[in-house]
Amino acid sequence: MNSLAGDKSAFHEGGHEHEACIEDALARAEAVCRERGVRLTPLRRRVLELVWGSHRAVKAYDLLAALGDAAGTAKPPTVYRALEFLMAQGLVHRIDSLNAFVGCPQPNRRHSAQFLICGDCGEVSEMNAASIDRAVADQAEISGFALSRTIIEVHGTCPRCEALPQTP
Amino acid sequence: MNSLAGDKSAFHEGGHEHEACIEDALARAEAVCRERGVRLTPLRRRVLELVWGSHRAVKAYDLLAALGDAAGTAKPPTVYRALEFLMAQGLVHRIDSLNAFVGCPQPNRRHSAQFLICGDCGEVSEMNAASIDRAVADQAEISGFALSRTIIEVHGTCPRCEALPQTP
DNA sequence: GCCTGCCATGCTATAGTATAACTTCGTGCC
DNA sequence: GGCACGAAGTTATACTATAGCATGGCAGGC
Repeated sequence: MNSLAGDKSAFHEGGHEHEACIEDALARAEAVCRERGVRLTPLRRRVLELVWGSHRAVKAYDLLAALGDAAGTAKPPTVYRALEFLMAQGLVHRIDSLNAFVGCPQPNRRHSAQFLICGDCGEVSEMNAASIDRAVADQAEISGFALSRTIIEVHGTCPRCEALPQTP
Repeated sequence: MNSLAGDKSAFHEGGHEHEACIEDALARAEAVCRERGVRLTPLRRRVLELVWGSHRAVKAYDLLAALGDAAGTAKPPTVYRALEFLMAQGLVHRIDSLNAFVGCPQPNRRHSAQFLICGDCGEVSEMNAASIDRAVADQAEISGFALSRTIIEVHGTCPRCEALPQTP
């Protein structure tokens, strides 16, 4: 039943101008770092650019390989340290259920995020649903639990893949 | 502000009779497996017992070490296969943000779970809050996303640890 | 009884993920 | 120059998980 049209803009159509997408993300990152007085070094910038290479979650060792392509081979701590910085600045998020990383589309404002993860195409979409936050906060309060960080990762099928003909 | 009393029974007081806790869990597991015609072998039973050794999430390699104590040393696939079985039967859950495993207190009925994870004492409490499920399902629907599995892991401080004097 | 098929387990090796600890380097400041 | 600091390089290792093949035991048919 498809009677609910729904706002499907959370996922990206095939033809979207992804170069611009990356540039925007880098520009936002530059701005955020300048404002906070922290250094978006060439290495960190490069890692962020690679993370934004797609809207899928990227594995640390894939980043490592991609970095290695350019100059001699990079070592694990290089990429993990860059990711640590980027996460601290809210520029990327870690998807725990995938051991992978994804760019944050709005690093400027504080937010708790929820992720929709398509098992077919791998695309990850970030939501910021106050209703979910509230439901979680209410339940935590009922248990007397003081929450500090909430991880919400929803696996399923995105609307684009759902519309595709099955491959049986 | 502590004006809301709240139901704190989700977390366990120090003195609770944990032996009975384990026995109950094993009894439920036996019942569930018998009913479904699957085999709770001695190895699987032992792993489940070890998982229930505390209300914390247990690491696979700690289980491995604990198994090894008894007879010669067990190998990784042994414990991972047992965990795979136990998860398939809903007897344990995986906590993705910890790479660890915790016993499920109600393996008999289908449910989607949310976990409260205390960063101080490590205790994990399972909730089954329909309100959270509903909030997530509603948001997924708005995005046109067909959900298959939802991971909710809330990190924070449990009421017991919250009440303890700080150690500065 | 005995063959057969299935499932659980054992075993070896290896893939994949992440961090500790120490060194080197460059930049800004005194 | 000398120092302090943060970033990046380097080496080694810890931790997490799975592939692939061998073994063994038990149930059911004959």
